[in-house]
Amino acid sequence: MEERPQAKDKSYNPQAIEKKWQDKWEADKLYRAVIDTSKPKHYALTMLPYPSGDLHIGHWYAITPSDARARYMRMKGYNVLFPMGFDAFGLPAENAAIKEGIHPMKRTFENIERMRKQMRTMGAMFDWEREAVSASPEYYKWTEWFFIQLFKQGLAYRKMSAVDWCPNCNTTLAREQVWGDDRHCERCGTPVIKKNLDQWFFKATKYADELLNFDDMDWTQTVKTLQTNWIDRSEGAEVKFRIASNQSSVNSNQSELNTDDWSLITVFTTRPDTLWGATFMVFSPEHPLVDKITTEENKSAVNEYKAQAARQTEIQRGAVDKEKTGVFTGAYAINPVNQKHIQIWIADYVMMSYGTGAIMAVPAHDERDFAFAKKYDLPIIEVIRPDVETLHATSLQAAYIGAGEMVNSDQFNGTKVSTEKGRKNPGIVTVLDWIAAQGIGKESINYRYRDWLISRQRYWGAPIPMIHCETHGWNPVPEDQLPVTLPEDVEWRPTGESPLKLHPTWKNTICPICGGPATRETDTMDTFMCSSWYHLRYLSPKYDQGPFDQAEYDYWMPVDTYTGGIEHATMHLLYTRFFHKAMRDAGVTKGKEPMIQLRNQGMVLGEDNDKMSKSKGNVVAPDLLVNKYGADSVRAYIMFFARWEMGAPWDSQGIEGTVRWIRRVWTLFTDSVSNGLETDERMNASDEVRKNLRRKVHQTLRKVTRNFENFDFNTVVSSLMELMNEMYKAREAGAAGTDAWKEAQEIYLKMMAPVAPHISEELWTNHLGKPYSIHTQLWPAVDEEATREDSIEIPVQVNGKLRDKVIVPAEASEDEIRAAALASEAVQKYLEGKEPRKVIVAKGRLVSIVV
RNA sequence: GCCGGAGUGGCGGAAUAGGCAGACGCGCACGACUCAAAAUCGUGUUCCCUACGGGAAUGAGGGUUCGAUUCCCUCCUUCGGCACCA
Repeated sequence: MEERPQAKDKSYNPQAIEKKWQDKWEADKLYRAVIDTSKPKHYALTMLPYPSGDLHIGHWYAITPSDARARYMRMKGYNVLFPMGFDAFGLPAENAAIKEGIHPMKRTFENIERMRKQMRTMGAMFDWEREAVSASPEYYKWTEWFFIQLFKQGLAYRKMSAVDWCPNCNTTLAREQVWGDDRHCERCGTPVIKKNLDQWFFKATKYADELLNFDDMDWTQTVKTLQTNWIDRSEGAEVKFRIASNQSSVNSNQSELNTDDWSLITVFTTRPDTLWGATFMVFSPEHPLVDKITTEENKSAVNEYKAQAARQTEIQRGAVDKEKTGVFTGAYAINPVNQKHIQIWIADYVMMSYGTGAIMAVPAHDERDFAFAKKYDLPIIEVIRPDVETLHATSLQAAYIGAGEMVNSDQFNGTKVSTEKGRKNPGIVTVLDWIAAQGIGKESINYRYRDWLISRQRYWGAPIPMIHCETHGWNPVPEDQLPVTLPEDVEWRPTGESPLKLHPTWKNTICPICGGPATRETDTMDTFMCSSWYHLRYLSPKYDQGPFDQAEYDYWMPVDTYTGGIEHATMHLLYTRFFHKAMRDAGVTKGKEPMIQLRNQGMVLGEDNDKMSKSKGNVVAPDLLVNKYGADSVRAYIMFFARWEMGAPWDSQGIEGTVRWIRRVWTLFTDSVSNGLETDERMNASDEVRKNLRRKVHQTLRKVTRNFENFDFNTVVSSLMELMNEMYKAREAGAAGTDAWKEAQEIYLKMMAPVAPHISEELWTNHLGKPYSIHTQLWPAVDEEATREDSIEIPVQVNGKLRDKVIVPAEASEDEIRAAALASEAVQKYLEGKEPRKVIVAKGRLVSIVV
């Protein structure tokens, strides 16, 4: 056996113990994860941090319970991979460069080194040999490679459009990165503006339906809901309306669907059953057809309205209770179901960004259309009549959106309409099938979800590996020329253009098709591209024949347990799912999903119940806590003080509780009496004491096991505290030194090991003299026989009120329990001599007597 | 407005499957040790009452049940997401 690192120490000195074991574990490669087909694998992953420079308490809160769970799984016999790395590209490093002139590369790698050191104090089971850093060329070579694969799959495209721009970060943002009512930048909080730019997008919408499917995924309900809402699928129909303006050569053949003909305008509706009630049409002011259809006499009014709409911000325009406004274009459309001519208006309540940018307005059955029709005195035709006839009279006061039957709808009169959406609604399905047969329209699904805007006008990111040639357009950099490396000699200027564009030579290259002069793409990639595949780079971070070693992939993937904050619900967690599916179709990845199980931790707030921030002065520095109390106590408190998924405000006094627990465990194990080394009058435990101790130990083991399975870290710790209290009592009763005591000590340390890895190793190896290391021990098995109670206390209720407790043998029959309950004096008192009407015996739990 | 989470002592929180509400800890109070304090150890600690004893209580109100923190309905508060989404 190996030499034990240090002689026993009487007093608890966490700083010495923790450093000693961290060094030994590292020297022994105790946490090295290598393929071992003899064991089931478990890939435990926690979201990688951005190297901001200092580890804060939020990192501890996210990482150490995940580490404890990974350690538990290891003891359960799994071959566990628990890697760590850094999401190292991003704006803060570049902004610091602008401000202080320090190169982002230098700063980032210094920060990483600093954070690595701090992370080592956690005593986590990271396999550092698998560390991945997204800003290193060995990593971003493959980020670029993945871009090219997406391009080859037809999933990367360039488009000119009005995109969100953060004026503070000086870059575009994806839709997911614009948050809140004021539409601010997710990173810096600045309200975004719109800019028309030519940008790279990934066709994430192609996977919209697949991304809505969470079958067999053990993800938190919240994230599933957020993603579902974000994608927001809505079922309906596209319907073609012919424009009846005399300016166009109207083809009178109604059944012909000619998509190139601008005189046919498509609208999206979720209510095709209300087509007969469409009494006018509304275009978004930005709709490209507006200029073509507007008649001469309406031109000036329309142009003025368009200009006014353009001046408004998206927020002003989106204000829900704003009064509806609009102007008539002078043009008419023909309702395809009844050939009626209906007016075409423009109004800012119709958005160009949703559906087709034009709607059929059914004022009788849509609140917005109703308000608009009332204001401009447009016709309102009822086409859904409520089943209850009395409601009929109200139909002119407000739009009716409830169930009923179709009226004023020709052959469909009398068709039932429910409040269900899509094909589940009998009215909708009937009309859908009919319009499809008539060639008027077709079933259609609309999504709120948008393609992923990937271009960033910044330096510190992975270059987009594309080359533009005057004659051959955009082509990827040949794969054998990857990586396209970032030049180091760039100037930091917040110009709104990528610093790469301002570099004198970097962008000049040759066209991969013709060899002629060409230019590189100077924008870089959204850093979420880097984090969409980092779980794959961990598999083989030094591998240079591909993004990952296939053998490692086949053994470790998919990720079994993924943990992280909920703030990434519609960003990283959606991007990485899209990425996996796109790469699966490219033959790179396998399986339906990259991450099987997802758990989200909550947030640690400041003691003032506010979000922690430097400006509020309420931040908690984990380094200071570790220095003061030791990592084990900090870990234990992190797991103990809140429900992990909920989070809670920090309480600097509360930590004293787990500090005391750790110290009392130390005392319990290092006291000579505890080890049975001293003869003492207390060492004379009765059979009963020993039996009771074993019972409590195995009951606790059962509970702690379940708690680890369920990520209930707070009750893991509280159960261990409870058992410790029992062990102190058992020692008082003379249990020390008995077999039951020795078993209790062993099981106790094994249960404690995932929470407090250092002290449990020290006590296990040096005080109990057990073989190193406790972290390679197997999780103990519950002795069910030992957990069984001899006698049980049964509460007795009379008319639902607790009146007494009776003690009966555990194996007592229902009749015996009933008899014991009725024999109770207190119970008799409340019966007042009356015969009970009913006596319910819940076996082993409770007796309920009804008088 | 729509969708989702959460409401339990002074505080964080606990409660397999509908069965003793408040485990565990913080804080507080009292006691032991001490010249004293800290630390440590012990005891107590939901609220109300004429306190041996009884009553109320898990956001509010109703329902199902012998029995509800747990299941159902209505509502309130709060946090998060979405929102003139057609």
